[in-house]
Amino acid sequence: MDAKTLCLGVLTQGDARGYEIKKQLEEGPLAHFYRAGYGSIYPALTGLAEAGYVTCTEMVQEKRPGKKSYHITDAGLEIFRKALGKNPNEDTIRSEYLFMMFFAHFLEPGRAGEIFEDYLGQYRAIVDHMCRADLDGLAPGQRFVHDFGLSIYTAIIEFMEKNRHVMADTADAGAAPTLEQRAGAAE
Amino acid sequence: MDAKTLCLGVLTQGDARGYEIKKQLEEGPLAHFYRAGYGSIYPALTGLAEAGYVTCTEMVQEKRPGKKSYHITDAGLEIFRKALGKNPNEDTIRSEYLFMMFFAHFLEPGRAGEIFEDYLGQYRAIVDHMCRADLDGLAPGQRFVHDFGLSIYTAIIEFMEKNRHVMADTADAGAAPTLEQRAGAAE
DNA sequence: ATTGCAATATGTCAGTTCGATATATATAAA
DNA sequence: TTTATATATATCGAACTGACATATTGCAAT
Repeated sequence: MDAKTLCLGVLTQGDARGYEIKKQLEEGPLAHFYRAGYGSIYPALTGLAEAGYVTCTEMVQEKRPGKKSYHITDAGLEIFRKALGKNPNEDTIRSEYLFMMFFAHFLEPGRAGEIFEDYLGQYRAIVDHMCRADLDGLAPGQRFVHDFGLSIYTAIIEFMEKNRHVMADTADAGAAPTLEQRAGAAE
Repeated sequence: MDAKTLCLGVLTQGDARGYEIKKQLEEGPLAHFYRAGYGSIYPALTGLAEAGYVTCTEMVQEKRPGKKSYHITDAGLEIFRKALGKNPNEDTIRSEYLFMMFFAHFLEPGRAGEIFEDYLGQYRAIVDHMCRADLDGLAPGQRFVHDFGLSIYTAIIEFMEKNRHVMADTADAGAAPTLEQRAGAAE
């Protein structure tokens, strides 16, 4: 799955410019399952326009590149469908957080706990954001992907809260337990 | 986190050659959280050896490159610790499966269900494999990462089994429900 | 008012990584 | 015996990442 297919997919949802495509990949229902940087998106859009898979409406401005709105063509829709016909590759996950926790015994005292709380906070923020998402008008598959994410990220938070004690190392051993730790111990 | 740090991490667990590092990343406790291809690993090892962060023992053979066993040095351990001191980047997940399900309304009838079952089968195989893993001698952080994975992948399977009906589209609507579907409906 | 900050917006580029390919041996199975 | 699979190192073009450069707009605080 290359950046071109990704862009075409977003454009089936409506016209957009490069910046908006990136934003949708960060905040929209596909967020956290796929990502691309400007270095992939802008060249992909240029290539798609050259090949006739999208059309580009530019508001010309002096001194700097004009704002460009992209629209998918019938040919674009066709190759998008074709791309979806191929077998998907396996999921790839890259977690530097888990890598660090794996090597927690090499970390300075207290650092593992810090990383743990930071990591947990991130997933809490993601779940928070997903709960507030507007699900009206989503196709069943889109709803499925959203619910999939919400369900799995919730499982991550639950697992981490239950296993916080594992990563709370020597530096925190003498400290007073947090509210969450006390609540966990009472179970 | 680049391929060099990744290799150093694996080498803290014991001497290894390039091929073994890749295997550990596919089958070991870090599997499914980090990956690298030969195109990253072999150049990384060469660079680490040149910089003095690893030593290389080569069994010279005629006609082809000799087998090379890599060993981490004190200097290597030092920069590995240093690399762990940096703040980790956010997790990245790339799922072509979920991308396709998101655009299920563009797929041919029956294809979404196919992809769904394929995806579920993959996670079942991963959980199967993880359940059989030998956990003796793992450091707490390593155990945490293993349990994290097992817990989350199990949650994925549960979610998918509960929501199978969403992705079983028109092509299967008239067909007899599978055993699993009947079991799900009986809940 | 104006200063500063964040968001909007497009693009480039060096360095890295990915996926496919080439090559060769050892070993277990058919 | 032939075949297939696992072991093992390595390269290469295409693709991607992350950081940087640049410029406007709107908005809040001083």
